[in-house]
Parts: sequence; C-alpha cells; structure tokens
Amino acid sequence: MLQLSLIREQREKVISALKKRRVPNIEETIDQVLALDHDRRRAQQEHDELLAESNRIAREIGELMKSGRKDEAEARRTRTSDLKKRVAALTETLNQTAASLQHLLYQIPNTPHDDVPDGAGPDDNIVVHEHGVIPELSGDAVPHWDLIKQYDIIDFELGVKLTGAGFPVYKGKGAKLQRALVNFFLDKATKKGYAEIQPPILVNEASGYATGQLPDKEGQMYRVDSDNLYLIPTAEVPITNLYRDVILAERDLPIRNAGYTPCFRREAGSWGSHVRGLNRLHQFDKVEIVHITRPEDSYREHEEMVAHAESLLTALELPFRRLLLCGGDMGFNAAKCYDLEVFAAAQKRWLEVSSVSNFETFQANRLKLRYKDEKGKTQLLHTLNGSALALPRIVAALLENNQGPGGIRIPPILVPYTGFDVIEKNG
RNA sequence: GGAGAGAUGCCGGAGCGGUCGAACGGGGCGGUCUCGAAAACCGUUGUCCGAGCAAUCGGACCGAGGGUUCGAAUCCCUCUCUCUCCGCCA
Repeated sequence: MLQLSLIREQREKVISALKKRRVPNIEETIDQVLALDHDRRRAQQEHDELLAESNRIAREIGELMKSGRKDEAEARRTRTSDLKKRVAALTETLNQTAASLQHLLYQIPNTPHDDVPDGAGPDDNIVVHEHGVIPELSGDAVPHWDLIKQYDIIDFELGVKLTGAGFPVYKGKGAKLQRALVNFFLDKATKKGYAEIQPPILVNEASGYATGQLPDKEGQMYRVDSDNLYLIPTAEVPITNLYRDVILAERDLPIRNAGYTPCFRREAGSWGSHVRGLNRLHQFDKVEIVHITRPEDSYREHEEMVAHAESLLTALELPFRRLLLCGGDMGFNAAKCYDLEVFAAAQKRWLEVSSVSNFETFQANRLKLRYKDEKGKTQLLHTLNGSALALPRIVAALLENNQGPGGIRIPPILVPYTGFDVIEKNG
C-alpha cells in the first residue's frame, strides 16, 4: 500500500511513476484518493471536537456528582444526548470514508523506481547482462520432460494419481537432486550471512493480508477451509510476516533471512502449451531470501541480493541472463525488480528462476514494519525479497543442458550434496 | 474429540464505573559512582489519527466487534485467539 503522505505531497511524481506501469485512469484514481483523504480528515476533525466536548461534560458531571451538586449535573446530562447523536453519525461517515480510502489504496500498485523502464509487457524488459555459455547439444537432445521419463527420476503420472496435474513425484536420483539443491542453496545463504528460518507453510488470514496476497490474489492460493488457513505460495509470506507489527531498533538492521519451503500455487488460468513438464507446477520447492533494511540502504542491498542469486547460477554452471523488468511487467508490490532466467538448451527457451524485488515501504506499510531512526523517529522500513532459487526450472535446465551419451552430468559443486556425479539409465 | 482457565504496555502482573495511558516488578535507554565492569541509586521508557513551522493541543487504543451509561480496561452480549488437563498421535 502506498503511503498517503507521499500521494499528498508528490501527486505529480506518483502519477508519472505509475504511468510507467500503464495503470489506466491513474489521475482520476489518485485524485479520488486525495478527495477521500480530505473528506476523512475533515470528518475526523469534527468528530474529535465533538468527542472532546462530550468528554469535558462527562468530567464535569463526575466532579459535580462528587461534590453533591446533583441538579447541576442533571442539567449537563441533557446536553450530551444531542452530542451523542452527532458523534454517532460522524463516526459512521468517518468509518465509511476510511474504508473506501483503504479499498482504493489497496488497488494502486507500487510506484516504479526511476531506473525502471516504461513498458507494457515482457518485450519491454531490459537485458542487463548475460553470463555463461549456451551449450551446443547434439541432434538427439530432448527436453527435460522426456529426460525425466528416460531416466525415471520425476513422475508426473504418479503425481496425478496421488493429487493431480502439477504435483510431480521425485524418485531416486531425482529426489536426491532436489534435496541436494535445497541444501546447497541454504548453505550458500548461510555462508553469506543469512539467518536460516524454517517457517510454517500454512498461514492465517492476517498474514495473507499483510504481505498482499489477500484480498486480491486469493484465487492463487490453496485454502484450507476447515481452519481458514492458506498454503503459502512462497516463503516470502511467513518470513516477512515474522516482522509484522514490529518496531525494530536501528542496530538490528539489516535483517537477512533465508528459508526453504515448498510453495503452492493454484495458477488458475495460467496453463498453456508452453508450460510443459517442470516449467510450471502447483507445488514446488524454493529457497527464498528476505531483506529488511533502512530506506537509504535498500537499493544497495537489492544489488547484493541479485548478485547472490547469480552466484548460485554461476556455481551451477548454468547460462543465465538478468532482466530489469519494465513497469508493465513488474509485480504489484515491487518498486524495482530483477528477474534471472536460465537457458534450457533443449527447449531453447529462457526460464525464469528468480525474481528479486525491492518493495521499498509498500509492503512495510501494510505490515506496520518500522524502526526508530537515530533521531528517535519511527518510520517505515524497506522490505525486499528474492528467490535463491526456485528449483523446478533449475532442474529442467540442469537436465537439458547436461545431457549426453553417458547420462546427465551433475555440476561438480553439487556432487558433495548428491553423492553421485551422473544420472544414468537404470540407476 | 472432552473439560477448564485466560486475553492489559517490551515482558511479568495489578486494576471500587469518574485525573487510568493505566499501580508494582523486570527489561531497555540515559545518568551518578568506578580505572573498567557488576551492584546500588536517580531519571526515563507506547502506538495510531488529526491540527500546528514548532513547542504543544485534541481524539482513539487495555484480544476484535456491538451494547448499557452523562462517563467503561472495569458491567452485558457476540466473535476470535491462546493456555492447561484428559484422550488420540508424529
């Protein structure tokens, strides 16, 4: 949620920033916000004055009663009944105005940072750089969805039997590879100074609202109706919510947390022919990193986060590129976002494996995540998060890029984790 | 699943319906003392909204939402959550 004070003080800047996202009718929306804000403040002022009056009378009555002047007290009593009615009416107006205002604010996405290019969609993203060598595969190379069958390491049919489409079963070396990647990612994060967190993978409604999954993206999460809980779509939700309603001390900053969780996404309406195999799943594994920083540090931290994620890809010897997302392609909460994509050589496609975002105060505003600065003033912190990394597409690229006549080669850095250096047929 | 207890500030824990934003203790912060530290002592220690350049002032907040009352942390109702014991179980 954008800060009202920002909209109030920098209307033009907010509008021009939001235009980079191609938000329709943004002037009207912003002016509606300002009008509601104005109405709310006026109502509040009047409301508070009436209450002050009524509090004063109540206090007087108390004193009169104490000193036994009952008739004078009675006289004042009648004066308050009219006040009460007016207060009740104003409270109603105030609540309604505040609710409409909040509703409207919830619908406005974050303002893109100055660096973010204007653009309508993926074609307007900027390739910041490419890294690594795209392997030349032999003519009989096949996409991962064929490899996993040939080597019998990931089984979609069994997943359908147990659960449904998009819930694969990892078997043998396939299962070990998952475990190895999770441990590798977590170890790398820990070495970098991240505190490891293992959070619940079910969260309550309050958590969903605080990080912005609710109310709008409700359809993307699996809900446990009987207990009114949600399966997390990413570890961002529980880890960031650790800091909901928290006022941190400046010496606690920056906070850097990393956590592994399975992630659950309904992906309603987002299936198509290009999302075969591991390219899109309902359940997948991911190591997520979360930073909480002072406003002045967040962009430096953002660069460090993306560099950390890139170092994982480099270590895994996967060719990748970094994209700076344009306004139209950025997530709702982000002020600036980098995507990392690996090249899956058999599909001959770039696959997104990480998305590293700076939310500035947008998320902290809903979370009520603040700190006391050196002047003792309480102010909102910046939150950032990123994948480091999401497993399925990493696995897809590893399988496709490393396939050869002798089987699928495991990158050396992973061998201590897997315990094997090649995936062969029948074993 | 059964039975009971409770929800108050950073924590523990009081709180006759009328200076209660809230006693007391602990913690934190600042200070005195000390070469330094501990101890002791003194002081200080909430959030949000609104008005104001500011000092400051007004309002709200004692799980949430309603109600009674001139006045509610205190009385009534509803909801939510937590804890304890028993049962079941990794």
